[in-house]
Amino acid sequence: MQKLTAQRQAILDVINRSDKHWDADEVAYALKENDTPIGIATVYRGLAALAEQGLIESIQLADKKRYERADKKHHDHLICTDCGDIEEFCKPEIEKLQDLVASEHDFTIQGHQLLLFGICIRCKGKGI
Amino acid sequence: MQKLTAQRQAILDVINRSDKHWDADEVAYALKENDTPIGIATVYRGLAALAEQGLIESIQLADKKRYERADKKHHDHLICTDCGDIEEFCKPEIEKLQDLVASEHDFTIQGHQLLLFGICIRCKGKGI
DNA sequence: GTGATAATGATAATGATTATCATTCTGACT
DNA sequence: AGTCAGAATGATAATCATTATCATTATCAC
Repeated sequence: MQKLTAQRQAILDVINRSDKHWDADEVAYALKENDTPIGIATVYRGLAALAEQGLIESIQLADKKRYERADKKHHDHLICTDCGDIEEFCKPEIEKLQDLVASEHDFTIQGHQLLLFGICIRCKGKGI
Repeated sequence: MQKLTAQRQAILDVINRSDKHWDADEVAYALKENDTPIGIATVYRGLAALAEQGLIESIQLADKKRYERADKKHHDHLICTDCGDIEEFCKPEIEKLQDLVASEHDFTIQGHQLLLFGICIRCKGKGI
């Protein structure tokens, strides 16, 4: 029932073009630059639909949702509280421990979100 | 410079009275019940101030912030996507791995947020 | 090619949170 | 006690991401 329309294809193309973590406004802006402007409500709906179909990944930050390409292996995120930059990491041992925790609590795990906050190496330098 | 005023003391008392994870509205409602009604803006500021002073803990969920007592040992949260219930868990091995990840990325870690989403044991039963 | 179903886009509405601003409180110091 | 500066308060407006509404248009199955 979910359709992959021209607009959603355009959104998907934008997101697949880079490793960025996009928010809705950034996607809308990129689409305008691209001469395929799409209404902001449609961008929101398109992002939600694409994420539901697994064609893109979503991460929920404190204030907003961001979306990224889905054709990467699973990872979590390091977020610099200074510059806002988002790095990715992968630590399967953590996932295993999460599954253990869930089973200890008779909890059927559906997903997780792990964010590490701190100062990235670039901002550490510039601080002084 | 941050002051622990009567209003903030009242907010703190409400939160310390239970193991709940409170949002601002719930705190405001409890204060009204308590015959110490406080303006909603003041509740928000009070919660932020108390969290900054370490007198309460805050957790950032998708849509809103929630606050809980600070006099417990560190833990993370299991969130039932059906009933919204929040359980707590403690797994120091995960924290250690997080520190390891951070150091691998030359990242000075300041904090983290780990949420596990799924179905709690109660909702599993009632679903059939 | 005709319905049924879904998508679009402009705009209004929502909901949590923050900003504004006039007023009041607090604590330190005369 | 009196004064002054810095905070806090509370009512309300503003903000910002997101969702709802609704009339219109596109899409797909038959």
